[in-house]
Amino acid sequence: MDNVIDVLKSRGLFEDMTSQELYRHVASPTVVYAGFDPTSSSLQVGNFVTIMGLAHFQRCGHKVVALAGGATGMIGDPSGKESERKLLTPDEVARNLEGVRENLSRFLDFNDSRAPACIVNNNDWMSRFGYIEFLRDIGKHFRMGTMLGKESVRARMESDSGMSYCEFSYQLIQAYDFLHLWDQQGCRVQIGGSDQWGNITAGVELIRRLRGGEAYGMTFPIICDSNGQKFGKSAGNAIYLDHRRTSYYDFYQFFMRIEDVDVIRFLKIFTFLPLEEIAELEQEMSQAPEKRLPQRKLAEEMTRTVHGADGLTAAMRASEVLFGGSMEGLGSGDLLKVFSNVPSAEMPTERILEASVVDIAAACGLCKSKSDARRLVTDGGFYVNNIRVTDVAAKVRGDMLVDGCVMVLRAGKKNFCLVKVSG
RNA sequence: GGUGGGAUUCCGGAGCGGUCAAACGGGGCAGACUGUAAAUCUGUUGGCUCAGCCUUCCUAGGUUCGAAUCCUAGUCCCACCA
Repeated sequence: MDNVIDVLKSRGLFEDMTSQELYRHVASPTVVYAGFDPTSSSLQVGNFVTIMGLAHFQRCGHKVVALAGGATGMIGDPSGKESERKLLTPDEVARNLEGVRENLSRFLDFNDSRAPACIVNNNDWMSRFGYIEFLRDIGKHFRMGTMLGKESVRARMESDSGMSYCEFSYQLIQAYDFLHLWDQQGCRVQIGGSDQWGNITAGVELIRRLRGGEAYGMTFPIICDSNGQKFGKSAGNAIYLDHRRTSYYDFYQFFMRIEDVDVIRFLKIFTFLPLEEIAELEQEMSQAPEKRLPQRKLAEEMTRTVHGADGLTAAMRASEVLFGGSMEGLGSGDLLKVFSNVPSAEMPTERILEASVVDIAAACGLCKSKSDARRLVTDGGFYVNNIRVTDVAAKVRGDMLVDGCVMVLRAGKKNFCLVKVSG
């Protein structure tokens, strides 16, 4: 059995650990957990780093526990946030929790004979506490100096947005989670992004204080691209693991567009490809960067892992058509199939024909307003069926509809919208 | 509880009675160049029935021919003091 720490280090997934002891501790099977707060209805690719971390632990024979933060999600983790965030309503948390659980259930192996994964929800134990009881039983063991010294707290106190008591308390809850899992599941290790360091050490200390027991923490680096931007945002929009929020095609394309300088590092982090194979890809990239072999591989691996073989097929087929140049020879059937997971809109014939092209671009969601669409056309970035349209007043003509029922609108090089005629 | 400071368009941040849909920077979008790269250069960045009009500068009122700019009340935030 490989030591999971070595594996993580070799893949750029190791940042720090609370004690050197951890290395020896993971030499034999243990139990590890990582938390995911339901801040959104679906996890994002940023969370995938943590998921990979858990997966590596599991592959090395450890039991993994994924915690969906039904309770912590009600509070909001201040870590890594430069300003106070809005509280989610209980309804939103409940709804998001469902999505997060669904996401998690797809990436962990629950049938592993040695170490099946499990998902827990911290609301199950946190909701049992009354405020006074929690303060006495848990709060009593926390020192102000320590709490204030946490990076997440300090950063916020120095910013001019400050911090509420609510968020300040977050670390206690996460610390208690660790203690609870330590007791109930024999969980000895917590992992998370490096912004979780303060929360993790809070738990380690609480366990030491109350149980006098061993507990460890380990963090991954926060993944940024070469520009220092947090990984996982495209045009300000997060890339989600749920295909209803980020289509197969967009998901695939996100990885396809990773810059050369970042792609090798990301292959190590996000895939299980052997390092030798990654080294080969790197070699090939230096010979022929324009082939984008590493990007292609990364996109394929990720899409297959997250969306399965069918999702990958759909994404690749759409990509081929869209980046294949001309649309000559493609019938509506091809288009509809290929575009099934590309943003699309359906409108009645009378709504489309003779309507201005600008109007349709806005109505189908390709552009966020008509002004936006007009701007696009003026800038020369608008295409109907891959043919540039430069006249703001242009109307939709019958011959723009492939087989009389579908047309492809494009904004710039890579944003498409398929408009279908309904009825 | 006291004192002082602050809330501006995606973000940061100018503006301090008209010439403000609001300087400047970042980000975004588009174009050129490319490899669906990077770097660079250019344009653009509230909405609409677009040479015009409409809704914006925390909220609600008020003063003015006219307010993001002045007054009143309220909300939230920051700092120091208690």
